[in-house]
Amino acid sequence: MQYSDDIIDALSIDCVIFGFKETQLYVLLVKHGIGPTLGQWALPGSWIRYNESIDEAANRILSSQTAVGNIYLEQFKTFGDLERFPARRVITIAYYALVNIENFELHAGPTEADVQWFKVWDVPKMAFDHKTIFESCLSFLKHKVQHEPIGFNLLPPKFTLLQLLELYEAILNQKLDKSNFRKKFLKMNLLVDTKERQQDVSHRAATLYRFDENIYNKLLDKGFIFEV
Amino acid sequence: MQYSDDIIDALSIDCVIFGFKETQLYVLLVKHGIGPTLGQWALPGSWIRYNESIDEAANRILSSQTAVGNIYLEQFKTFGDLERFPARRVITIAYYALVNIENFELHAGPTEADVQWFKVWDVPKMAFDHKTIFESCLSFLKHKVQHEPIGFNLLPPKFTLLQLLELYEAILNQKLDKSNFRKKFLKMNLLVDTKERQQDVSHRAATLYRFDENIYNKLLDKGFIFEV
DNA sequence: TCAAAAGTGTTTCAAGTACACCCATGA
DNA sequence: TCATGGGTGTACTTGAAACACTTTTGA
Repeated sequence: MQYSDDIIDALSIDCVIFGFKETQLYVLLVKHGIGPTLGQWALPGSWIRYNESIDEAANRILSSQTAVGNIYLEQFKTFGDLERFPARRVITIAYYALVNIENFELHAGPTEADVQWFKVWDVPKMAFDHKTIFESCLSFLKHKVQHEPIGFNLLPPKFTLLQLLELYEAILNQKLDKSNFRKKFLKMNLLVDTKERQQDVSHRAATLYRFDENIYNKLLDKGFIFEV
Repeated sequence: MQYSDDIIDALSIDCVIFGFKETQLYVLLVKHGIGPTLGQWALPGSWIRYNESIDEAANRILSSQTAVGNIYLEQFKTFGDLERFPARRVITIAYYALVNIENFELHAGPTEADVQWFKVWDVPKMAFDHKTIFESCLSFLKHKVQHEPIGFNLLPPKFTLLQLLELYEAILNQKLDKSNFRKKFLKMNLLVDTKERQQDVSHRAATLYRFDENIYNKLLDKGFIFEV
């Protein structure tokens, strides 16, 4: 963390970044390299500058601390309890995003000692109220995923239906019926058959699909419902 | 608006308060009585003090400016674009609530020239980006009402199914089928028959229902779905 | 006896659930 | 030929949608 004149001193941003790999859901944490929380794990986060919007700040902060950049961060909730930051009064705006782990190489920023993905069901102790923020965001995600088909960013550009199913199972932490999941998703016409197949698998090769953003946006406008 | 040492100067709160009366949905606005926005309508809002949580601040501000107090305000979204507040950089946390208009007598606070309910489909010009905040909140409400049965605060403690229907029609701005709406709501077991009837109506008296908060909370835990 | 709203019933169709079963492929 | 996951089909049940109909009440 750095203190400087051009930041708003009572206001910070923290990012909850979810990633997915091999049936497991992960969250991105940094280990603080300076300051009173030295050595503690925490959500990537820092101060907002006077000359940037909060959306811009979220991206800058995440990118500088973890090298995960140029992603779509969505605002989640603002946390403003009196005791949440012990040193002084700080209100924090939480952002979240879903990313494909394999698209990013992690690099700790100048004030971070380490950056790592942690399985969401097995996270370490975190600084400040970051555990609360994380848990609140995870249950928000669980809820959200049941109402709109999100999470395509967590997968490779071309993916199989089983991968998608496993992603949903990871987020919801529960088993789903393969056949019905398949039908439900295909009926939405959100997935496009790439006409390609899996390679080098020791079983029948699955069709690779990609996610169609145009169709997704049209559905969003209409305010669609999606139940897993 | 008041400037003082004990407030966080880059951060404010604005409240979108919805009310309902006779098939119409309203929003609560104040007319500024001092400062550069003198005479303009705006959402009730002001600065956050160092010694209060943001939830407390929201309640204090709303109450002092409009006399609408002791209600459940829920955080909605934080707005932080660079140009949203012309004088200097201010980020605002928007809260919203649904209240029964008849439970409150409006009183303008010391810095407000007026307080009034406006029909949501016919609001005046507003200061800053308050129109954007309001519209964003209204569409959020529309979406929310379709997924969970909210809005009971907007009605009297005992209400008829037609009143509830009209509330939903007001929020969604669309006609709904009486019979199906009835069936859907009753099946949820969320409404309790008070065994009382409407009085002095020139037609068959309707059953008065009340909303059961315990049942509602149980349903919330399970993460229920509700479609209008 | 009429208007107005309360309240019930019915038919149709879409969609969710559970689960059995066949297919393709490499080891 | 077996294990593994891919993919299809079906029977059952629930629930949404549309709408006609009966009931109650005061004017």
